[in-house]
Amino acid sequence: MTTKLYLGEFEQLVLLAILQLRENSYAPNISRVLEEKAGRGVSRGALYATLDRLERKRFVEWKIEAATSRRGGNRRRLFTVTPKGVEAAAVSRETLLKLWRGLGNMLTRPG
Amino acid sequence: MTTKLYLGEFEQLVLLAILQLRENSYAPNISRVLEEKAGRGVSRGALYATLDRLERKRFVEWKIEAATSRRGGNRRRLFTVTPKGVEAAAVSRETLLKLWRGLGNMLTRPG
DNA sequence: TTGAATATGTCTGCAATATAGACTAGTCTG
DNA sequence: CAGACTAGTCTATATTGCAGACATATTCAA
Repeated sequence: MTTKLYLGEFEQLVLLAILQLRENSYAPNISRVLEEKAGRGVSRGALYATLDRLERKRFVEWKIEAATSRRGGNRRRLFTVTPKGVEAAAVSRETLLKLWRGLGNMLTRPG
Repeated sequence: MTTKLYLGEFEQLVLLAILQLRENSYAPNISRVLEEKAGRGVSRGALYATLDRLERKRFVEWKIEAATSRRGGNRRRLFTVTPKGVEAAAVSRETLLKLWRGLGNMLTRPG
């Protein structure tokens, strides 16, 4: 299995959300970004399953955060995108840009 | 089932390829566009399955082309994207543009 | 007029991805 | 300690992605 390079639809959004969050990339924050920037509610299960898949493909990795004194909860899993993950996101972006080119304002909506 | 509006990864590429092709949107041409612009080889089966799914979701529709005198083959199925399909592609595009914003040149590759 | 060559579309089954929801488990505050 | 709060795990199912064998239609050359 030579790990195909391209990302599923949701995988891509999750990867980009992690890049956006930089230092603060743990699941609940990723969920918030998805909600706010992609208007997309997502369950815990869905998100963690996707994160685990991204990890298996070596597109992301994570470490447990150092102990802090916040309200509660398990130790957070802090995610970062690997170079391979960045590459995949870049490839996807280029493909889409290429396919959008020449469509004029067909895809521009009011608002 | 309120037909969720967003597109799977491959569905999106297929939809955009159809938009690119305008009048000439039948499966083998779609396949060629995918090959050339997305660097993505795809089998007949995979493509038709996706086209059928897009149709069930009312993102595309098709009609049989008028008889012509070309080499051989069945009558072609000519696809067009419905307004709903265009909307879905536009929403997806805006979401991605929003998530790419703020990532600087992180996703720009040499070449 | 038949059969190669060519072009297109169909069917079926399996693999990968997307998704929800119940469950587990830490860590504060009172 | 109990309750509130936050984070992560597990399991099961639906949807999407994918290949390859198969069927069908048309033209051309013999």
